[in-house]
Amino acid sequence: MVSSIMKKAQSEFLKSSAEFVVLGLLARREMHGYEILKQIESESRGVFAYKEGTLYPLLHRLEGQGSIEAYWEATESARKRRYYRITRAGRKLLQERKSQWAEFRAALDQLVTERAWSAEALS
Amino acid sequence: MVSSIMKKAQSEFLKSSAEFVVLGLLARREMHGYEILKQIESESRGVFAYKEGTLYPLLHRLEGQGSIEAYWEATESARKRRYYRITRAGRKLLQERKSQWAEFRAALDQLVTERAWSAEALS
DNA sequence: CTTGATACCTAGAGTGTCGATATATCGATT
DNA sequence: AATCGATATATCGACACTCTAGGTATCAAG
Repeated sequence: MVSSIMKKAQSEFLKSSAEFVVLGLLARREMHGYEILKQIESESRGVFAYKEGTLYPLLHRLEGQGSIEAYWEATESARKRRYYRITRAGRKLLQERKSQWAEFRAALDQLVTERAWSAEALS
Repeated sequence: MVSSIMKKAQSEFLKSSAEFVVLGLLARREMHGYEILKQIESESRGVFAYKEGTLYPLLHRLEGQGSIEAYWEATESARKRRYYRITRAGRKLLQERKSQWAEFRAALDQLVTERAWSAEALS
């Protein structure tokens, strides 16, 4: 049943909304960790509000796999910030996530629609 | 920062896409477990494809909390099927999930958009 | 009679996120 | 001068959702 050379993209994607969001933000400009946290919270008006315990390990993972790269801010003050920038590999991953998100979004919208359409009619 | 009397709705939601989908399907009509599984897979064209190990415990949980109710199919054959129907409480939960999904969807779309808009401009 | 689809189920592993905690800088208020 | 909240980084254990892997049984088709 169902042609579906389909991978388990949806579940993998589902668990990585933070990864997707972070890559999306860093695709605009370089940011440091805490800034990412606050930007997500304010721009989503609180709908997304990841915790430090989520973000920092995630940033380290993304850095480790080469999706982003980091450097300590060069400054005179004692305040240290670690800035992150997206890499070419990261942009590629972001594009994948975007198309997965579009698929996920469309499929979920379809499934929770009261009016049931046949799967055949969708082709 | 951010007014945000916001609950942790998004993360709770994120982890319960299966719950949302199942409630959405049962809001249309009664179905049995295996049927739900196949319906999700075919209607989403494979984007969603939960496993038995996900669905059956979920159905039991939803039944336990009163969101759905179940009965064994009355039939002459030895083949047994357990049918599920959504309750009034279940429909209420579904409505909550729907508005959470709309918020989640809008927020995520905003965050991964290249063109950054200020949070203020969104009000 | 064997195989695959149907149909139910559970136990354990994996993993993303949170809660709690720790350290330290900095500006503002007392 | 001291305190407090926001800024800024980080780690660890707990929790919850999903998957993997296994089990049992009916039924139609080859």
